[in-house]
This record gives sequence, C-alpha cells and structure tokens, in this order.
Amino acid sequence: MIRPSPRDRLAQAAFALFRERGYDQTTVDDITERAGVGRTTFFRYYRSKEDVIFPDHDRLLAQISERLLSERVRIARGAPADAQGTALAAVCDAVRLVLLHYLDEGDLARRRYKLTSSVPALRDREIATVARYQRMFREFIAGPMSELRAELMAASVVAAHNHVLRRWLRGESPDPMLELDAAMRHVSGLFAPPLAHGGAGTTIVAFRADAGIDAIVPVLQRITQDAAPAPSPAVSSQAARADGSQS
Amino acid sequence: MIRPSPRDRLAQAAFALFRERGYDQTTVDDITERAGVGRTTFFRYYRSKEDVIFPDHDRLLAQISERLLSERVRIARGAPADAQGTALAAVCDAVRLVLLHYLDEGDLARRRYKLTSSVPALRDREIATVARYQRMFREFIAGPMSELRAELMAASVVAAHNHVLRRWLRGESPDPMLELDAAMRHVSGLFAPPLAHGGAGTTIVAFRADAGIDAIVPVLQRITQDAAPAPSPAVSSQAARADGSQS
DNA sequence: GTTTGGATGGTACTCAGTACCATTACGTTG
DNA sequence: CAACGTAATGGTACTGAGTACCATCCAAAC
Repeated sequence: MIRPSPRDRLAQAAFALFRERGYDQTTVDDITERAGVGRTTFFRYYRSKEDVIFPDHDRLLAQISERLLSERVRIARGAPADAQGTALAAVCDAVRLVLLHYLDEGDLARRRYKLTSSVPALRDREIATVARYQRMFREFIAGPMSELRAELMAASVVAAHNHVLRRWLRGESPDPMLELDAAMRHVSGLFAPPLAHGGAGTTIVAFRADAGIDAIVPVLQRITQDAAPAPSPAVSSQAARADGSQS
Repeated sequence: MIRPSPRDRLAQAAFALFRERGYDQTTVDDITERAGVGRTTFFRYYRSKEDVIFPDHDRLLAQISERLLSERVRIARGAPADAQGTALAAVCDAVRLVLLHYLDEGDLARRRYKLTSSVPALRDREIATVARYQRMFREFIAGPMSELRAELMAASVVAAHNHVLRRWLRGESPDPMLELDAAMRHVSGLFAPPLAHGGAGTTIVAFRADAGIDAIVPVLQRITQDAAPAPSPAVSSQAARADGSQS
C-alpha cells in the first residue's frame, strides 16, 4: 500500500481530529503532526483550516458557469419562445450537477454535514458557498426577466436543492435525485403562468364545477375557437393546480 | 459637546479607517488608537473586528421571533382556514420589520453596504446573518405545511426582501417600503393557488395538448362522470400533462 | 473618607495565516 | 554515474485576531 498524497493525508487527519476533539479544539499543528507533514504544507494545499473539509467548489462553480453560458447562447440563438421557463429549466438542470457532486462524495459529505451542523464557522462557510451558486443562477436568469423574478427563481431553486440535499445528508432520502426532480417540478409550478400564453396548439381547460359537463362544453368550444385550432408541435404545457393541496 | 460612548467612538473610528485604508489594512489597534480607548475595550463591546460594522441582529431576530410566535398561537387558536396564506402573510409582515431596521440606519447602512460589497469576509458575514432570518421564517412556516414548501416560501420572502433592500442601498429605490409590499404581493402570488380551493367550488386543470379539442372532450367527460357531479369538498385535482414538456 | 462594583487598560498568551528561505527529492541530461 | 534544474517540502520568523487574567480607575453609596 502506497502512501496517499499529503493532501489526502491532511484531510483524513483533519476529519479524524475534528471528530475526536472537535473543530475548535484542533489546531493546524495537530493536523500536520498526525498527517506527518510540515505546517507549511498544510497551507500549501488548503488556504485555511476551514478549507480542509470542503470540496473545491471553485471547480464545480466554473463548470456550471460554463454550462449555463453555453445554454445562454443556445437560448439567445433559438427563438425566445418562453424565456421564463427556459432559463428556469436550465438552472433546474444545472443544480442537478451540484447535488450529484455531493452524492458522489458519499459518506464524506455526511461527515462534513455533522461538522457544519455543529460548528458555526463552518456552517457560515457552507452558507456562503451556497450563496455563490445562488448568485450565479440569479445572474444567469436575470437576462430575460425582471430582476425580482430572477432573484426569486434562483432562491427557490437553491432552496429546493438544499432541502433535498439536507434530507439525503440526514439519511431521510433513499433516492435524492428523484426527490430533486420532484422538487424542481414544484418550483417550476410556482413560476409557470396559470395558462400558456400565445403560441399555437389547443388550449384545454378541464375543471370541475357544480354545473354539469354539458353546460360547460359550449363555453370551452367558444374559447378554443377564438384561438387557432391545433397546429404546431412546439408546445409548452402549463399545469395550473386549482385546489389547495400542495404537491 | 459631550464625548460619545466608547462603543460609538469605536464604530465611528472603524468606519472611517475602513474607508481610508480598507478593511484588511486596518488593525484593531488602529481602531482603538483613533477611538482613544484600550484594545481590551474594543473586544468588550464587539466580539470581533467584523462585528463593529454590523447592527445587533440578535435583538431584531429575537423581536421578530417573538412576534411570529404570538402570531402562531393566534393561528392555532383561530380557524386554520388558509394555513398556507396565513403563515406566509405573517412572514411577509415580519420581514417589513427587517427592512425598516435598515432604513432607520440610513446612511450607515449604505456605508456598510459599500464594505460588504467589497470585502469577502464581510459579505459572507452578511449572508450568514440573512440565513438566520431565513431559517427562522422556515421553521415558523413549516408547521402547517410541507417542509419543501416552507423552505421555498422562506427563501422567496428573504430573496424578495434582499432585492428591495439592495435596490435601496444602491439608491435605486425612492420608496422601498412600497416596493417591498409589491414584492411581497409577487411572492404571495407565487404560492397562492390560482383559484380559491375547497368547498363545493371548482377544480380546474388547464393544459395544452397537441391533440385537438374534439379528441380531448370525450376523455374529459369520462373523467368528470367518474366523479360525482358536484361532490364533497375534498378534491384532489389531477393535473394531466398532455405533451412531453416539463410542467 | 472609605468601600464597593462596574468599567477600563495593560500584559501575556494561543493560534491562524503569511513571507521567505533552506533543503530535499526526483527526473533529466550530459 | 554525476551534475543539474525544478518542484515539493520543511523550518523560522512575523503579523494580527481573539482570549484570559489582573491591575487600576472612577463613581456612587455608605
């Protein structure tokens, strides 16, 4: 068995010591001693004592930024049919990468969660990191939309992600990706206009009323005849929930 | 003119020095020297160098927590007619206090904003503070609602508040309270069911399909006939997506 | 005046993080 | 094999935040 890299030895020693004595009770010297490296080496691999437990979000952030950027030109090039939904969908998609990143870490992410849950400094650090993603999302969405709405969308996507992530970290979610998709649908539902506006296709409204179906159909027909009959395939469906149950 | 309290002198000296030399280039000793007090006194009034520019959020947090708590018993006591909207409305109301607090600070808040915008450590601190409010809101809402939805509501309210606050800090908002109210209406709109729910009322599902209206109507009829014409108040709508796009 | 308690100041310490330089390890080239 | 050059490592010394402790001062109460 070959000796792991200093970087890994440091991280391993740090996690072990934080668990044994707690974060505040562990000095960088303690970590380097156990890892068998010099103190200088620690700060060569990690900018700070906090950094030793966090993954390199910089890389992931850059990766996602790139993805969104290419998505943006795709949006700009194509027809801006539904800028709202498209931008949101892109972000919903991007956030999957973030969750996947955590899932890949497996138990490491859970050990980190234990720490961030109990050490204020680490919690704040985690929160600041999440805010970076949220900011990136906001700036991406802000193009085709009101600033406020972009802010709300970014915040909602991130909040939904955090919700699912936390559930998984606590062992409450057997299939977090599935839950994330459901949560993203929930978010999309918030921002989808009750009815699709413009465009072609047949708009169908189904509802339950005290009146019988026979009394309603004529009304439907009159409405749908105002619009074009049933043309192009490009359709963006909008499901509006009319009862109060949260999905 | 009487000498201001050491606390105020320290804050004033700190703001001045941060402006002159920058945050990182200013030491606590610099601050205490200009304020004419001992170094010990600084840490007696402020827990850290960062704290000297931030208001006492602890007090405001406690104040708002209390307010929400009394609101919660009011909700629990009265009829939980619309637990969704009531909890959200309470939080929307509570967040006005936060904005008012910033507005009261006037120029001080703007000077702080200059700092938090440029110094990463201070920005992170501000973000962590905001997260405390968001957490409180989430826990308050979580009672009568799904965890996810509570998370989304809290995040949205906070995001909307931040949006308005930032605009005011940048001098872009002549009447921030008015804007906040508008933003809160926007948020409420996100979470308000499109139609009044429950009762003998009407359940509506709207969607757009490639199929023509004539192909859909029979299906509708079959569905509506399965259920009683105008039955019990408890209705769970079925939103059928008729095309392949995400809702 | 004396006492007492709270506010203040000073000193010494720990520890994170930085800067700089010496040293070692290792692959390359002669 | 030896000399060289480069990257990784280690050591030392420093700055500055934050803590602990104790001495001092000041003002009000007695």
